[in-house]
Amino acid sequence: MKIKISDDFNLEKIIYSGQCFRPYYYDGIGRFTFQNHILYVEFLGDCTYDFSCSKEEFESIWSSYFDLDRDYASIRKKAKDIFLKNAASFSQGIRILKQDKFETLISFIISQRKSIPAIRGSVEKLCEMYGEKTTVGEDSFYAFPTPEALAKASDSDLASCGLGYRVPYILDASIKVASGEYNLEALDNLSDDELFSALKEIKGVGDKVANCVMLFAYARTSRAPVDTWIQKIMDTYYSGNNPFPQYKDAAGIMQQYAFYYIQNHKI
DNA sequence: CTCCAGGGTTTGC
DNA sequence: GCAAACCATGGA
Repeated sequence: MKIKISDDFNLEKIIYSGQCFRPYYYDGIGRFTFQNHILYVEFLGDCTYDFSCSKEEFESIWSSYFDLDRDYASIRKKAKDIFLKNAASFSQGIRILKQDKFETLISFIISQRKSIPAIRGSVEKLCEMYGEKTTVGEDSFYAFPTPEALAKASDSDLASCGLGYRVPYILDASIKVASGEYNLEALDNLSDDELFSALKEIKGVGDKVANCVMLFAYARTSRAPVDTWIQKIMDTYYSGNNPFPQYKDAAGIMQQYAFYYIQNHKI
């Protein structure tokens, strides 16, 4: 179905801004997955996009996945200093995806001390090894593994996905969710500070990963994760100070503009 | 070969 | 409380 989107919406920038690891852009078409759903999106010009889904699925899943109710153009213009003005302008088109909570948690535990291509490789191997093969029409893909599937995985099989020392972290997170000790959906009712603390009780989840999960799966846009690249920006352009908290609910979006910008203008 | 990657935990002071 | 050592692995 054709969807008109007048606000910022660039498929390549959304996909390759480092917030997600399974979607990809190929031959002018973006491919996204969410749980057992798959979606292709093509830009047709004139603010019009072809979504390969029904109206019902668009409204129940993809509209919130792409955060389409938020006005990014107005947020982008709130950048105050010259660095963030440049970053926001360069990154125009990025949106913060609201991704599956368990997938985001596991993916960002894996992300520590890995390059983005290496993260993508590990996540894809996990899906092929433990994900349910899902067929939609003539198309098929591997869904991200369920907590139950990962909770009973063996150390050696997980290690074969290139997870290294993170294997016990993945198991701890999966067992906590599969056992019901953690209900990731119910955690959405917590305040930012409470959710932050709850996530950090999982092994391998520190400040940065917790903030990434909050921003990319719980839509807590006031969270601005500080990784090595954001730290370099703070050291280079802000005398070591953090420029993001002042943007309050837009802090995470500004952070994502900065991250995408610096990835493409490495110092 | 060496160095680094969207960090976190453990240890020592 | 903070700083430093340590962690597996793939890619440049």
